[in-house]
Amino acid sequence: MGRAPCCDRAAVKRGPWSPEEDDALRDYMQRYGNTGSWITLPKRARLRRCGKSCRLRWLNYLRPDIRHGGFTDEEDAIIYSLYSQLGSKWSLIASQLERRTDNDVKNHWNTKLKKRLATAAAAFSSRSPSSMVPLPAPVAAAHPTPSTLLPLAVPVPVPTVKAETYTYDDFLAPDDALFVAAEGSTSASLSAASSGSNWSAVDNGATNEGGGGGFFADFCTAAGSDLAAADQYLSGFFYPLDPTLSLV
DNA sequence: AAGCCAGTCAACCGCAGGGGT
DNA sequence: GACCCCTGCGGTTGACTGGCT
Repeated sequence: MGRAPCCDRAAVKRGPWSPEEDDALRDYMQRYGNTGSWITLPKRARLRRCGKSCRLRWLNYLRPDIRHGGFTDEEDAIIYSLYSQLGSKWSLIASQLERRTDNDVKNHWNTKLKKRLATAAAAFSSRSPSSMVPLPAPVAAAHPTPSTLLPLAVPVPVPTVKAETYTYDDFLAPDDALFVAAEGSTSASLSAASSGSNWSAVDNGATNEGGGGGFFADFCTAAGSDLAAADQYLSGFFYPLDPTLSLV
């Protein structure tokens, strides 16, 4: 006995939306909004679609206040940073980027950012400077390293959502001297440091099962005793949140 | 021109959890 | 407290596209 389906699958259309269906849903939402439930919306909007499908289509595609594609380097760096601390909490991460949907952020991670990070891990592993992945340029350019930076407290609690979206100013610029080995890594042999950057969260099963942990483990394994180098390289991707931000 | 392959992204699925009864 | 309904979320799938052979 499984859960009852949310709609009659034989009676609803599935697959890609036609322009006519888009128009019907857009027109209905702009006229009335979704004042009832999503389940009943298809009937009200005269659509042969499942309510969940309507919701997804509206939230991820038709909504007027969203952007598609064209992620900037700044957004990439923010995604890396938030992913390193939150794991695959796509809705949380998307909520911190202006007009981005969780589906878009998730797709962008899976198709671009994850691969870039994997490539970086491989490049670091082989110590091949020529194949090193360029780090997000705007960070280094716009945020010269301050002379006095406080390390993040470790561990960082699972945050609630910051009210406004993040900008670069919410992140610490990397500082080689301060990016020491992360504490409490679960899959790599890192330990030791009592404070430092928050790479441990990348490997923290509580917040990120099987997500960034693998990449972090790759870096740590490749780094051997050269943890400082790994940390320096990683810092090009993950920027610790400013500790003065209240994330709890 | 045809076939293959990898990348992209829209859409679906199942589950968790909140709220109402 | 138990049950049901609904929404939101994250993982996954599959259609589509463009590049390469």
